[in-house]
Amino acid sequence: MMVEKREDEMEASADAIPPPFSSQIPSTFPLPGGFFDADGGDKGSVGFLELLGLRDLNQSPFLFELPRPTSAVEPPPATSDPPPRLPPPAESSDTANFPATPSSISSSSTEAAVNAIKPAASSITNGDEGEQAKTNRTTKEEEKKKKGQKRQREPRFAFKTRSEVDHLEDGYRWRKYGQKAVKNSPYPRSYYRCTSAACGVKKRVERSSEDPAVVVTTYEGQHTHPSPIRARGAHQPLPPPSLVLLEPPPPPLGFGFPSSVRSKDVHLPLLGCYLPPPPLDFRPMTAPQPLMLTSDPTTAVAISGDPRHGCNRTAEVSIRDHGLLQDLIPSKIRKEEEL
DNA sequence: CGAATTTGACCAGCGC
DNA sequence: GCGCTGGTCAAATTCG
Ligand SMILES: [Zn+2]
Repeated sequence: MMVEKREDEMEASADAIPPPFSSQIPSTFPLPGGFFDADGGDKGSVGFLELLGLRDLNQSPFLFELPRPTSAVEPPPATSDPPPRLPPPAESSDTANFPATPSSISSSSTEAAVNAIKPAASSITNGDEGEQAKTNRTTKEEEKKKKGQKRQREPRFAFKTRSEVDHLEDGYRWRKYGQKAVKNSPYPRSYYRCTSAACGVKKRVERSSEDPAVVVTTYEGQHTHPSPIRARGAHQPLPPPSLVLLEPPPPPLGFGFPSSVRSKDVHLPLLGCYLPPPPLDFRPMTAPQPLMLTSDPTTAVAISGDPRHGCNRTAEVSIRDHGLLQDLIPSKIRKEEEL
């Protein structure tokens, strides 16, 4: 078990890093393209790649023009979630209902009991505990962090995927380390961490309360190693990183989206770099749905439909902090362990 | 037997 | 200052 001293979420983050940081280029590893196996040993979960099997992140006709739903309120881009909940789900009726998932979703054994999806926000009863016992764990994280607390400053990417299974194989091995009930959702949220030694990438998976078919996967951090799965083959161990990204800290635009993206033309590629292992493929689908905007202006949602299998995939990318990218990447593959 | 998961406890941040 | 909530840890358990 993670007995090693966690680096406390190596964040340290943006508030800690100086604005001008242009010294090294993050050599991100290869994009998810190609070395993903359709199978990876997933037991009952379908892999992303499996669902689609393509990977055109750099040239997909993404639509990153957030229409900007409400400009009246300007949620602080610094915070993680907007205080005011808002059910702007805007769930269309296209894929509102789908056949019940025959396959049993992993995780979830006790909760997931109630499944009443109602817009009303007053069901769910958080677990709540309240009483503490003894066992005082004083050995927690405490090394750095002496200034503003406010942790969690790294970029996060949320992917919305339409899938019956939540375990989207992305080419990495994850260890579940927690699960919590979501406030307004009957579905729990699972917390995963990359099993790699020095890789502190975390992943959060939860189902949309509105659309049980939608799985929201939020990645946090960057992997410092290539996809473990399928290793041992006979292929290139480390593809040459030749990606460009990294831009000066874009000021908080009304968009929230990295200005670099718009300024330059590296929107997609950038994403590719940013995204850890986005196993999704953005083929030129007909895009049944235009674009969805979450409550955050910093969140772009791209939806892709894949009627062929009856499952549509939605990819939502939310970018927030930039800059720590290098923080994570610079370390480059310090150590790579395989499994 | 080892690795992964489960699950309650614990804790920090934020709102009131 | 208290309470709520999200997030993480870690012991126990299950799985392979
Ligand atoms: Zn990793």
